[in-house]
Formats: sequence, C-alpha cells, structure tokens
Amino acid sequence: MLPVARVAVDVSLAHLDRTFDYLVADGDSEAAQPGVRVRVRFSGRLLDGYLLERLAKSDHDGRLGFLERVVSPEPVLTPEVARLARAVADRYAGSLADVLRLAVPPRHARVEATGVKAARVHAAPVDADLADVEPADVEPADVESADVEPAMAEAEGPTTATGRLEVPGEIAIPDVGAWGAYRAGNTFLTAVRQGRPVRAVWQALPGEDWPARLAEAAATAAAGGRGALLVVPDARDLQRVDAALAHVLPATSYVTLAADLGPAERYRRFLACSRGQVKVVAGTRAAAFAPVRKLALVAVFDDGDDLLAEPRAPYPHAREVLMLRSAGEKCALLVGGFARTAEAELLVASGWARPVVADRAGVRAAAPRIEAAGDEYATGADSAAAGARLSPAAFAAARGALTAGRPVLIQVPRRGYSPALACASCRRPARCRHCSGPLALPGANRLPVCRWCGVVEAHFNCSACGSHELRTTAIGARRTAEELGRAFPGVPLITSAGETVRAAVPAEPALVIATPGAEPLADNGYGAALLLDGYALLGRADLRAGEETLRRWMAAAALVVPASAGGRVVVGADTSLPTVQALIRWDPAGAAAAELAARQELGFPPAVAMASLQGPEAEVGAAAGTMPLPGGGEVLGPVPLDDLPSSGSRARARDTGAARVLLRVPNAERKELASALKTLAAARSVHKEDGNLRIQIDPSELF
DNA sequence: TCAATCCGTATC
DNA sequence: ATACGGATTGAC
Repeated sequence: MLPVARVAVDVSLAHLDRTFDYLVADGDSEAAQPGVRVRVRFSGRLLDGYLLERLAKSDHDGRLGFLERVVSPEPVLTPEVARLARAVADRYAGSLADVLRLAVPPRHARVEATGVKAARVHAAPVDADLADVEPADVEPADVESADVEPAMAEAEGPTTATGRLEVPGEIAIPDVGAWGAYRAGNTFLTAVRQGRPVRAVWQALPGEDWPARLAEAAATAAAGGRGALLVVPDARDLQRVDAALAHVLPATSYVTLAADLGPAERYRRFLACSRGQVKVVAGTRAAAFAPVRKLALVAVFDDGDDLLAEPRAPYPHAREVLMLRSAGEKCALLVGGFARTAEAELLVASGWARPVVADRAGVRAAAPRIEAAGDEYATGADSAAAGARLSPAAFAAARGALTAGRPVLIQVPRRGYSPALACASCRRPARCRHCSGPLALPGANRLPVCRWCGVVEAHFNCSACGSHELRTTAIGARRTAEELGRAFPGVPLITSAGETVRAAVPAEPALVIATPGAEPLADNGYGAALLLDGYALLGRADLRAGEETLRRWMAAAALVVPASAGGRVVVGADTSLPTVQALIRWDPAGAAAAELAARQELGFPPAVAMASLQGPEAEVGAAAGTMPLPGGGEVLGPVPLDDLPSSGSRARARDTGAARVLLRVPNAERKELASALKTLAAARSVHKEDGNLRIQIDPSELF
C-alpha cells in the first residue's frame, strides 16, 4: 500500500526546487515513513533527500524510479518543520534544500543507534495526538496574511492547566509573578498556558532577569504538556537561559542547541528533541528550526542582534523564521529585548502583535539615572589626546559607584567601523538626495557618492540644518586600561572584549571595560555605566546605526542598579540627539516608532521590502534590467562594491569588479518580489549562469 | 551520409 | 550538475 514516496531531493538549484516521486520497494515500505532520510537516483547521480509523504499514486506522468535506500528509519524532518522550511525558502527566494541544510543537522549514525536504547529507557510515551497535525494549508508568510487572531483575551484567573497535563506531572506551573510588572504580561502567560496563539513584543525592564522570564514562559508551556522554543543571539545568552531553565524545569525536559557543540552532541540533542523526549529547546539561530513537538510558544530575545541573521543562503533571520513558525503551528510568539527593533515595532503598529511593556512608573523605578555628557565627548572624539579624558559627569558617576562598593561598566565600541560621512555642523548622517542612501567617500580627493544608488553628490546640502560641509565621523579612540587606571589608581581593571569575554564580575569595586555584547554580568548590578564614543556608534554608515546604538546602550544600562540605589549612566553623546533622548527617557517603544516613521519617510526597510543582487557588474545590471519588478518597485544602482569602503569588520577583497543593485518595493508586494527573484534564479540556474549572482531578501547589511 | 558539436531541456 | 535528444555543422 502507498507505493509512492514524495521526496525533497537535496539539490539547491532553483529550477529543481520541487518534490520528486519515487517508488518504494516492499522491503523499504515499513522504514519509508515521512521525515526519514533517503538516498535516491536523480539524473543519474545518487543524492540524499527527505521522504515527505507516502502516496497511493504519483501525479508524475513518466516512469518512476525506486528509492535507492532508506538511510535510516529515524524521522528527522517533521511535517511542521518541512512546511516551515518551505515557507522560509519562499519568503527568502531560496530553495528548500538550502533551508533544510540549516534546519536538520548532519546525521551521526552511532549517536542515532545508542540514542534508540536511551529512548526506550526513559523517553516520554509518544503523544497520541501528534498524529493529528493539521494539513499543510497554512499560509503564514507575512504580517497581513497571518490568520491567527491577534487579540489577547483579557480572561485571567486560576489555571486550568492541571486538567490538561498529558505527561506525568513533574513539570510544575512556575511562578510567573514577575511578568506582572508588564502590562498584558500575565495575560500573555495565561494565553501560553492555554495554548492560544497570541503574539507579543516585549520590552524588558532595565535590570530584568530576562532569561528567568523566558524560562518561566517556557515552563508554563511545558506544564500544559506542550513545547516551547527559545532563541537567543549567542552562546553567552544561551548559558544564562540554560541556567534559568534549570530552575524551573527538570533537566530531562529541555536541551540547549548551539553551533559549537560538535557533530555527535549536536545530533544527540537534536534527536532528543525530534523524538519528543524534551519539551523545551533553547538555542542560537539554527534552533529556530528545532523540531519541538506540540509547540505552544516560540520566543526570541534581542532580535536586533545581527547574529540572528543566518549568513548562509537564503539568509533567513531567526525572528522571521519564528514568525512563520508561530503562524504555521498556531503557537504563541514572543519577540523580546530591552530595546525594540523597527521590525518589532512594525508588528505592533500593524496590530499583528501586542506590546508587553511596563508602565512609566515601573520604568522609573527600575531604571538608573541617565545623563548625557555630549560636549565633552564631541571635542574629545576628535583628538586622541583629549579622548583619554573622562567627562566630569562620567568621572563623578564612576567614583560614586566605586565608593558605594560597586563595579563600573565602561562600554567602548569595537574597532573597525568604517568611517561614514556626516553633516559637519549637526552630525547627522549625510544622505543621498536622490534615494536617501548613505553617502561615502570612494577615495581621497573624490566626490562623495551614494552607497546605494551610486549618484555622485557634488554639492552636499544637509536636509536638517542646511550646512554644506561634510566630515568623516571619527572612530572613537578606545580608551586603554592604563588611561582609566590613571584616573582611578588602585581600582582593579577588568577587560571583556574580543577573545577574552568575561561572563560575570564580582560585586566589588572595579572598572570593567567591555565592547558591546561582551558586558559581563555584575553580581548585584553595576553602580554606573559609562557609554563612551557615542558618536562613533551613531555615525556608523549603517541603516540601523541609531537603532543599534540604542540597543547597545540599553543592554549596558540595563545592568546598572536603579536610580534609587544610586545607579547612574553617562552617555557620551549630545542630549539633543533623539537616540540619546530615548535612552534618557528609557523609551524603546517611542524610539522604535520614530525609527519606523523615519524609515517610512526615507523608504527603508522594514517600511518597504528590499532585496539585493550582488555579483559581476554586467550580470547584476542585466539581471536587474530583465527582471519584472512588481508595481511601484524601484531599482537602485548598480553600484560597484569595490569602489566603496567595506562595511563592518569583514575584509572583502575577493569581490573585485563586483557590483550590487538594490530592489525596493512596497511591503504589499514583498511576496511578488520574492517570487520574481525566485523566477530569476530559476531562469539563471537553467542556463547554468548561476553561482556568481547572490540574491538576498532583507539584506542585513545595507550600509 | 555520418559523426562531432551545440543548444535546450529534463532530472521522479 | 549531468544526461539526453534534436538540430546544426563540417568532412568525406
């Protein structure tokens, strides 16, 4: 019976991105279940693939070949993840095979074999209702078409979850009282407990123990007999979540998934998840695809961190993967962070997600006192000598904290930011008058050009203040340990940056110098934080410079004790800057709303959909010229890439002669753009001219 | 008239 | 990719 197997073959060629049917030999029939790895003969070659479903007959007219063999009876690709991978491939104009390579770790036969025994010993009984997953009729895709009702019921009240427990009741409903600090916090948790598909954007209060909050939310799902998935940017965050999960869940009921585990351990934990032995998974970006059973909740924290953007084709972002997943599996979604990204703001503004935020009183009670010391730094940033000095405010804040017996956090930007052009008088980033892209100097004694559309700007005129003068924003001189040591003799200096990242520092006086993202936790909180070289961060030639700066500032400031306990933050940038204002008021939602409005105005993502085509100049130009762009779309460029200062810290000498075009369409045409790009890729791969053209939707680096 | 070659197409 | 078929080309 059901002699046909529908297979997703491991070919990433765009024009072969569909399923193929094979016959199942009698001997393979029992093992050939949906989700197993198979080996098939495809166009003469033997290739890997996944069996997606068994069918009574094929709709293929030609003759079918037989499955070469079933690699293993282990079903590693659940129907839900298969559907998710398809949706992600479509969203990013990529192929299913590419996404599946991100979603399913390589097989490790020995682990698979030993794991079976373990599973027999203490695996939870296979849930009977796993079988009745809904048919693949969900069309999650983007914000407006998701079919889950966004409203959160106001119903509160005691839990009914005990009645729904399907596993032996060792998982207790956690105390989620701390969520009460947030408006709609309890409502959200109640919805998770009841398994309702609510969606929320959460701004953690300064000082919040966010791993604990995530763990509580996950345990709430688990107590109801369902699963949860938590995604964080890096291994350090994951360690914290791991520790927090240990407080609320038995060790056997969750795993963490990280990229650095090694093949055997990685596959072992993946199997624990796919076999339903664990209910909760926490991990870094690839974990967004983990086959957690009966999901009640997917969550991502700090979605502005660029580590959540996958660097391999088709470059999906974990937040988007989880959005698709929450729609496809009808589970709750939580997008959290201290700051709020423009993307998250769009979810709130469109009504797709609800804000889970504290009220002003709650924020005031939790936040440190934040002040700006811009002028001192404005001059200081220009001269290395002056840069070694702390502003009076920063000095006072640091001394106050040290006297109170607490450590001081000093955040310094990483080296290697590319210099951007800014207005010489008001310091706002210099923008192209044609497309609002950032201006850059392609070389000495040359005129500024737009990094997006390539138009030369001969007569700059600042749209904000009218100035005609440009300046390159200085890269902040990193204050050395010696310089700070001179300012505070006798105080221990601790550095956390690059290779040597410290997880935590003791609760005693110390100067802790850290780059963004590497800030150690202080046992009882920092007494003060000094956020140095604000202009270097704000002046970065990046679409997200403002948003990213606030994200980093808030991440550091959140580690400082509240103002009532003497906590102070001094930021080295001018008070009049909107980003500084947002930090002082601790207003992540307001900043995100302003950011989104600005991007709307300028035609930047996520207010519009963008895609980039990168490759040899001639090909890029030809591809962009022939591609049918959805109505209302624009082509920006092509711009030679090697003409421009390379962004970020990555050297990119290899792409000589390479160019890029940007395609910009209204958000309503995002899907058409994706399918047009897929068609383009398919046409190119048929004619073997593929390979040197890189297609990227929502490129993370827009400069 | 036949083979070498090119191009387009399918890959179950 | 790789394999195949049909059209095209070129030498006898």
